[in-house]
Amino acid sequence: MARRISERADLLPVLGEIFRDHGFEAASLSVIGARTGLGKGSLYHFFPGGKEEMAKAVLDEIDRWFENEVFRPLREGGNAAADIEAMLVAVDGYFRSGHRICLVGALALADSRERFAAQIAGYFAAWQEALAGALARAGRADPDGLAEEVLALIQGGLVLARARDEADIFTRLLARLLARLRLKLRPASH
Amino acid sequence: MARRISERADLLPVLGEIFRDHGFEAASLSVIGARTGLGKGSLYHFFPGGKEEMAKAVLDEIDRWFENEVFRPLREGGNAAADIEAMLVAVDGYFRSGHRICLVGALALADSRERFAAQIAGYFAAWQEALAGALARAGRADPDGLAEEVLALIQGGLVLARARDEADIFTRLLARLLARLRLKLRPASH
DNA sequence: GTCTATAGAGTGATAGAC
DNA sequence: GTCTATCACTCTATAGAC
Repeated sequence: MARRISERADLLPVLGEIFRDHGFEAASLSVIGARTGLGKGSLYHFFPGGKEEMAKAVLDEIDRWFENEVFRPLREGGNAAADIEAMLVAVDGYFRSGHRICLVGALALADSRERFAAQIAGYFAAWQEALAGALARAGRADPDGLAEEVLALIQGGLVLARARDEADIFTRLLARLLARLRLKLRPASH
Repeated sequence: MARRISERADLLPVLGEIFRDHGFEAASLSVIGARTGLGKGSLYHFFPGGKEEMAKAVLDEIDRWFENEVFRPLREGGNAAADIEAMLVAVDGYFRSGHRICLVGALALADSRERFAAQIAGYFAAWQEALAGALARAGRADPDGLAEEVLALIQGGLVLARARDEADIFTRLLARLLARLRLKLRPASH
């Protein structure tokens, strides 16, 4: 049988996990073939540009997901405090409470960084801008600086959780962050 | 001439920069040979265990540097607030104000993580413990949680600075952190 | 016949070990 | 420098859907 109904879009989540597990360089075509169940012929059929095209497609899909689930709600939401809290919940879910790393952040530190520099920079820029807007609506001073801090905490939390093999670190950091943002947003509560 | 005054210890800083630039997997022996000026024979003379031994030696040297310059001063210092401030100054210098990434953090996110898991975890554990001790001496509540947050901010700041190719992000985050810690340490100043 | 999805032998280059 | 393994990738071939 030659046809086994594969679609390019269905491959992206699997490819994402492969790149998260191995990084770009170490994700060999044999590993990709084994985990997708596809031969080189199929892989090059869907991604004529090879590994680089695969990674770019994965980054695009990540960007699309965050745009829909995180960035746009932050921009268009009504209650800024609730929107920021919803963002933290979505982030906790996406990163599986610290068990999953951020592929974008990992690529930023890797050798292959320059190949994907535009997509990497764009992802964080969009996130920071959307979050800073919500923080501004919530009346926070220096929303850009605070948004930068929140993103750094999330990325650093993922690094620490993986480094110490202790996903709870990420959960604790998100909880602290939530408490800190809440406290300032509702100063009457204490 | 067979001898050209190379010592194993002199190679470690160069190897560190190579691994920071390329990561472990992508730092090929030919790259290492080119940048150290040594042939494969010499490299295997100094590091019979190959690349893995090189990286472990680099991690050991990093650990030694932080132990002397960061961890021990935090543990043995007198004025806790001054010690923490000195730590941030040392960290800013070590990471070249955001121009240099943290090799330990980068390895934690990479495919080769398991090979160096013990050294990676130990580095962050020692840092957090030393910092939490100083924060406790300074009278801070939840010193462990706060130390975790400081480490995450540093690591995340390095990720963001590299991702957006904007080292100033790291400098700004350190400045915010310093201000936040100072404010709480000397509540009488405002 | 044409188009799409598949499989995999075979390419040259390069890897790390020694 | 030698060695073997593996890399990303090319190419040919094939099976079914239209």
